[in-house]
Amino acid sequence: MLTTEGAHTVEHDNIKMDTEPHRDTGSKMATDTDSKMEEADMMKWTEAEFKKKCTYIVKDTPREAVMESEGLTRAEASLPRNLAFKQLADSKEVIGVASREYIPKGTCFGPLVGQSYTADSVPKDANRKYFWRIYSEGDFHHFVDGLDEERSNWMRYVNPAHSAGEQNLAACQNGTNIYFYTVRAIPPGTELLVWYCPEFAHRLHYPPSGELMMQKLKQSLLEAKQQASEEHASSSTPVKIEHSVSSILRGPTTSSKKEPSRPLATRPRCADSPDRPLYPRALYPPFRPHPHLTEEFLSLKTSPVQIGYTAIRSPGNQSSATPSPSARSSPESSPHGSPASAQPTPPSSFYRRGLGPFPGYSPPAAPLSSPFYPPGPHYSPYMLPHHYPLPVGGMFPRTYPLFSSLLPPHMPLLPGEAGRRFLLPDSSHPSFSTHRDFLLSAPTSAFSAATTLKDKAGPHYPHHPYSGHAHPHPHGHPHAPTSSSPTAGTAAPSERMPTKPTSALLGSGRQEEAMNLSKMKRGGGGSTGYKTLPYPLKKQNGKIKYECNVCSKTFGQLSNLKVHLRVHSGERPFKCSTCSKGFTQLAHLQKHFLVHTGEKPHECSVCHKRFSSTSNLKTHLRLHSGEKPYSCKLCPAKFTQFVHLKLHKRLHSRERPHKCPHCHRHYIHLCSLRLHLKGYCLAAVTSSGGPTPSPSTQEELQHINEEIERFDMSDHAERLDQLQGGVEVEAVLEKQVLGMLWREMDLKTSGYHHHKGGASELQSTGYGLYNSVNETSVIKQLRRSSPLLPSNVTIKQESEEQA
DNA sequence: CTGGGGACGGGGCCC
DNA sequence: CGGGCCCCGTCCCCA
Repeated sequence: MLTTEGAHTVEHDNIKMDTEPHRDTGSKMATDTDSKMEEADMMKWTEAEFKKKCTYIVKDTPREAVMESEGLTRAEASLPRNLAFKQLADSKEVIGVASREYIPKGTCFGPLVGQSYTADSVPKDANRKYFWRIYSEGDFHHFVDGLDEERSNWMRYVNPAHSAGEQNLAACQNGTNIYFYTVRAIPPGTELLVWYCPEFAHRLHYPPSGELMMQKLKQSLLEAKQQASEEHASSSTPVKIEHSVSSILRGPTTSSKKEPSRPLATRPRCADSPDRPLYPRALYPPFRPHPHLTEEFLSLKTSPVQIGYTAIRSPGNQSSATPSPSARSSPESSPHGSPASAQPTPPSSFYRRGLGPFPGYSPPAAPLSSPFYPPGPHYSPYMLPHHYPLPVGGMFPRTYPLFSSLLPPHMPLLPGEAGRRFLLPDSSHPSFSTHRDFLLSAPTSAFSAATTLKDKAGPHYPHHPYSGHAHPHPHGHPHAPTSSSPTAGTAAPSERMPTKPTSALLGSGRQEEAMNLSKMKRGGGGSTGYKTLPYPLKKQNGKIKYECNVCSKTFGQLSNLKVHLRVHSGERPFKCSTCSKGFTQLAHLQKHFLVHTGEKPHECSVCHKRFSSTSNLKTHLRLHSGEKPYSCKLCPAKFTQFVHLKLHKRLHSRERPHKCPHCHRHYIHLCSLRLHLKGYCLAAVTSSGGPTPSPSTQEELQHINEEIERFDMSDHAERLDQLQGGVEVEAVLEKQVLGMLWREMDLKTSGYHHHKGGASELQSTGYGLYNSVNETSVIKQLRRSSPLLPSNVTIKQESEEQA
């Protein structure tokens, strides 16, 4: 796709990105697109660029899977399958979010979910720790508050990046939503650490990186400390801080647009003041605060400084009864040992509560002395796997109860994500006597151990890295066998993240919608007629065959016939409640659901591109193998997909004004008709009173006529027509066509066999006739040898009914 | 128009 | 017998 700049977009691995024209010659770029994305300096991208170029989107686990999940908040249960929570070893408290699998650069997460507040509707006592500002046309529009874990999503738990080096997510506002984009490829087991994208940071008047923020904070704290000391010396009443963090960060020109603003300095503002500017938790100073910089001190500060330290001085305003789930990471937990981590560990009380309103950012709730935060710069050793909640070990508590009490029986949860459930056809269906719904566990990570299922029908996709696990139905219903990835059994074992929703769902914010799969209730017997149909039995080769009484197709198994009968009855008992599509088979529904989950379990071993279906992968693999099994009868064109051949064949259906008076053949060029009439019209031969051609002669005539047709399509016919070709030319042409036939017969007798003969043979033997656009002489063509097709290439014969 | 991919229908067969 | 999985084929869309 050419842009106005002349750049073009290539797509690979679901990532679209613009490339400079000179970097690509227009050839296939499948293998280097990734690297280009890798090379892309996303740290300079605008939000629009993120949105445009990052098409690999990971959606949340849908809402319905959340509500009654076992001890899970909505925020927790919303975690996409390719992520995992960092949790305290002996509690379920979430302290951060990490990747389970390789996540490509340019992946989009989100949108961030939370409660919306306008400037006026913000509760006075609101804890702003998880506030995000949404801007509209440059002006503050509203807040999204991720505080309430029942009204937010997992993104609230993502910790801030304290340095550009550790940052792997960039927060962007697209539309009125916040998204996190991966700005670098994230290996499995890496904590997600976010910072604002440059545009966002600029809008908020934040530094473009956590590092700078830290530096500024550090500086401002020092200043604040100094001033506080002075002021403490002169007064015991609260004083305004002039050199505040916010003033520093804002720079000289700003005043935070229209964000709800009562005058910042006119009254003391507590950390949770609605007026308080928002700062990410990343602001938490990693260094030990000056002894004088106590919570009390901070609480006295009027604005900027306290802003960043909200929770320090507002212990009573915590997000919930439990320590803030987001307040679980700290600069010290950063994988790369940010400058901050070199600082003395602050007292745990310093981090005890969220410091800033940056959503999802707050200091660790646990003291840093927690075993989860061993001292030292190394991160990974305690990241994975043993800190991963595992299904078997009970550390990964992502099992979900059914929501039967919340949803009607025909509104099961969607599959494919944590807590999803399917509802199989209910008892009204002739084939299903039990109303079954079942849960799918949250995605198990690549680190998780396999789980055996009590229920034999439980989902098990042993080869699938994302396999879920069935869990006993709380109500004792059996579990239907399925999983989020019905075709996962053939999934490549790659751990590359497969979860990209389709564009249909991108940014739709619809993930909270029910994505239930339900069977349509069948009305009183309307479509049940086939249940009572007799199944005619036939015996073929000693085996019983069940014959469809509609189309007479036979099936080796009655169950197959029963399924088949739905084709005729129109019955589609498996309904996707997300899009209301119905399917005749559960497997189809399961496959279909990948559309909604974005899951692509099938990976190309060559280029690692992922596909939702084996079929599509197989088609794709032809690109690597070079196989083009669909050949045009009339020209040398070959295609990897049948549909392309069909389209191509339309080219051959152009107007043919030169009609044979004896048969149905008609030609574009007169010379072709003449050639045909030189004894190759079967109808003319038989009607002329001569002997009826033998079958083999008929076949030869047929072949010759096909070759004439091919010639008619070629440029050579065009040129011959222009030459007003006389007898000589026609003679050459005839010789050529016959020569083709002779060679073909030679091939047959010399032991060369094509798979299916017919078109393929014509294809191979006639290949040299017209395929060269550069050849202008049929004589030259005649001299050319006919290249044989590679023996390993399968040529599929065109079906007769093709257009 | 060609090439590539997404989605889905349908059937075979195994468990 | 039904479910699950696999495979093939087809249509559609887009660049």
